[in-house]
Amino acid sequence: MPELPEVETVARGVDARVRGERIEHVWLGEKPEPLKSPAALIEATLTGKRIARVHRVGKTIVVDLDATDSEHHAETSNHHTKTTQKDPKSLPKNAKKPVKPACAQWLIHLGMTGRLLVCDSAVPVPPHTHAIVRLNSGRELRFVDARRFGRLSVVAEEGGFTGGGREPLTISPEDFVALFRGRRTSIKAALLNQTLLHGVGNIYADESLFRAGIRPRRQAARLSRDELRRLHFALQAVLRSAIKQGGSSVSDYVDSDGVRGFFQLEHRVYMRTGQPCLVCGTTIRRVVVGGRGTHYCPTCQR
DNA sequence: AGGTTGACCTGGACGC
DNA sequence: TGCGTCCAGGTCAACC
Repeated sequence: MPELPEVETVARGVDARVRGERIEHVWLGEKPEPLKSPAALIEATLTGKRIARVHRVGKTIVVDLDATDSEHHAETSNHHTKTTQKDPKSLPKNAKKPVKPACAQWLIHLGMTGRLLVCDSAVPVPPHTHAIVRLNSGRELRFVDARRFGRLSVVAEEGGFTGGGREPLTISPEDFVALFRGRRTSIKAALLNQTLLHGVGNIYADESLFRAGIRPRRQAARLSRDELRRLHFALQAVLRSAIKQGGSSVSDYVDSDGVRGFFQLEHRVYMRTGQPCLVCGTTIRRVVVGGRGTHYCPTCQR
């Protein structure tokens, strides 16, 4: 379901509601697919930690975890003991300062139908709930995902999780142009490639290509510098506008507060197959590009 | 290596 | 009402 604007909306909503809370208990469901890290590791990493911040990297929701004061000491000495016993190489005896362990992060990818809800523990647990995190306020953070394309994991990377690709909202026009140099695939497939740009999905690929006047099947490498600059501008404008409106809700998107986004009212081509183009009246077409349903106006996009 | 395709899941919409 | 078919905003692994 969610692309960058939807994930951003959820992350902001959840951050406002749970920042600073302590995680008291973690329950994980039986289905294995949603867990990318071992269940025991997720439980051990989350339990007792304070939620420092909830934010977004690409389409991934990132929960920064802090050790609480009392446990921080216990953990540090634990870590130290284990390290010196089991793996002396990683911490040389004569090192003056132990390397500060990277802060743990909880990663949540919503897949297609995933939802992250903050609610009172008295609220009935809906079907397809795969994780329940109890907070010290008594409320719960719940991960619900019917289709089970979503993924939960924990990481402790040096410098924090950064994802693979570049961030579309902050990349410069020059770097954006350079990303597609030599790419023989279609511009649509290139926009969806998360190792180039992260966060762009099917809706915003189609909508930004329409606003830039570029046909989705054009080969990325053959677009002019000017066309790519137009696409850069259109993509950022579309993403910002969608974030402002709380994202799109084509099927079952609901943000952390249970409020639907409104950007779908602004879709100009996405899911408008057979309807007249809002600019020129030409019938909107649907084709398949890179295995994805792709919507465009044959007159406005060249 | 870059590019393409199909598999992974469930549920909703649509046609008969 | 019920059944079959198709479609879905995302990733991966496996192939070319």
